[in-house]
Amino acid sequence: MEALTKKQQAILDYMRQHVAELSYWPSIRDIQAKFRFASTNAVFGHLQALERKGVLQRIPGAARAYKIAPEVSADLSETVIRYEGPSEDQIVNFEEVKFAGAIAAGLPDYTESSGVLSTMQVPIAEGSRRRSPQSFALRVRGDSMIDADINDGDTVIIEPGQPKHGDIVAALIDNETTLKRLIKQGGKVFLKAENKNYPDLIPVNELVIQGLAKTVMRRI
Amino acid sequence: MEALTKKQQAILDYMRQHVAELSYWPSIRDIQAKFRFASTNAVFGHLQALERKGVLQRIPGAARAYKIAPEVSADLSETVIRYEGPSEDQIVNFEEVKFAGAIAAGLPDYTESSGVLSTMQVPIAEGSRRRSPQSFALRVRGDSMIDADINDGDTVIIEPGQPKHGDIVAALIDNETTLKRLIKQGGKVFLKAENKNYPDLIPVNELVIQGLAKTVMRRI
DNA sequence: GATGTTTCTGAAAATTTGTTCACCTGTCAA
DNA sequence: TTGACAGGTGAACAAATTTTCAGAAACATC
Repeated sequence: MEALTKKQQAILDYMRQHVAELSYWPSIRDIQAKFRFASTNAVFGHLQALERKGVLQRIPGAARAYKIAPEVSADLSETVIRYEGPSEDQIVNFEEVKFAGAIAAGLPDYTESSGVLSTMQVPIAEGSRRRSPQSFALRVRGDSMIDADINDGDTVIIEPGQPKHGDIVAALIDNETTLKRLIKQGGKVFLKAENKNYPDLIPVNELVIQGLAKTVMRRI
Repeated sequence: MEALTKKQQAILDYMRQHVAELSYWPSIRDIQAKFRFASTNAVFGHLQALERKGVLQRIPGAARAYKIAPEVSADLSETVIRYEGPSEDQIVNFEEVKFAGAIAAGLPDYTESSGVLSTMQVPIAEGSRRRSPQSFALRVRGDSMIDADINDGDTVIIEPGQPKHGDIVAALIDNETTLKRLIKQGGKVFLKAENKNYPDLIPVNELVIQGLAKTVMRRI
């Protein structure tokens, strides 16, 4: 893999940041403005180089259309212990998940560039459909779901989707997000905390949902 | 929230799918071709409607540039479900972790472009040092660690580091990676499976370690 | 059946954007 | 010194893309 020059790396980083924040790619002129080039051709040349080096794929003729390669870096440190990487059958396929940040009342403030903080990539579970690009990550506080093995300090990945009976959802209660299991019973909808010490079922008429909890991450 | 018509929903879904698969937005003409409209203006009208209804934001004049609201699903019985994004105090900071793929004998082949399958970003635990760039992710097979609450199908993030007594490590045994707890006892080193049905302690003389398991990800 | 709304056609205009061409400038090795 | 090369300027061109305008067809509503 041919190494990137400083400017090429900077442009690549800018493109990553742009698509992570705004959700669409920058045009050549956007990049030109960012780096104060006097000519679009300066950017054009760099993009060609990035493509030649295999870290970027352009779609010829299409505007603001790229596919980007994952980051690759070099150095390894020497240690007392010998390390080996994972073998091929241990590979998990990953996909990207958007990670939303500052939110105004109501819908996430997609008009502000601060609306999306960064992106993360999470594993694709076998047989599961692709994750929506609107997924995001939340830190869990409290013990309302300990019986479902979701504990304080865990991180859950929230995805949009049609909530079904039994799903664990991120719901707004008293303007605060809580993780609850959704229960449909006799045509009515309840939220249930998976903790024996908490009241059984919370009836809800208007449900404000951030999404469905599909993945839990725990720090050992 | 005004409801979407069937076609509007279909177009929104197509846009979601397109950006999820190709990583860039479709142009109006792409949508036109997909739905076999005879005029671009048909699409244009629908996009206007989608924007008016608040599920899509267009960037005027810019090609293939949109911001999209999370999926808004319709009714769940009579309950009104509304979606909101995460609030600011729920934000978790993320950092990037390399995800190694095809491996030659020995160390992960970071020199080959095929050596790194993709990257993922995982949460920074409070108070923890930054993760090394040599970290990678593994799919867990088997039940050797169920008593440590690491189950078949989980994904663990492996990081390099000096293994201490009690750490959970990814170790090579008979040329196969296994997750074990590291035990130091009487100057000797053992590997212990966290499963009551498995033999107590495995003595090891030469230890080949892939890294330390620091994070577990579970699919709900 | 009249009426208003939504959806679509067809064509054209305006704008954005990628791409190309000619040429300049410094760096570095032969 | 010379030549190759990466990186840049400046201008122009061609293509892609959004946007606008006028009007037709479908369709539900009263």
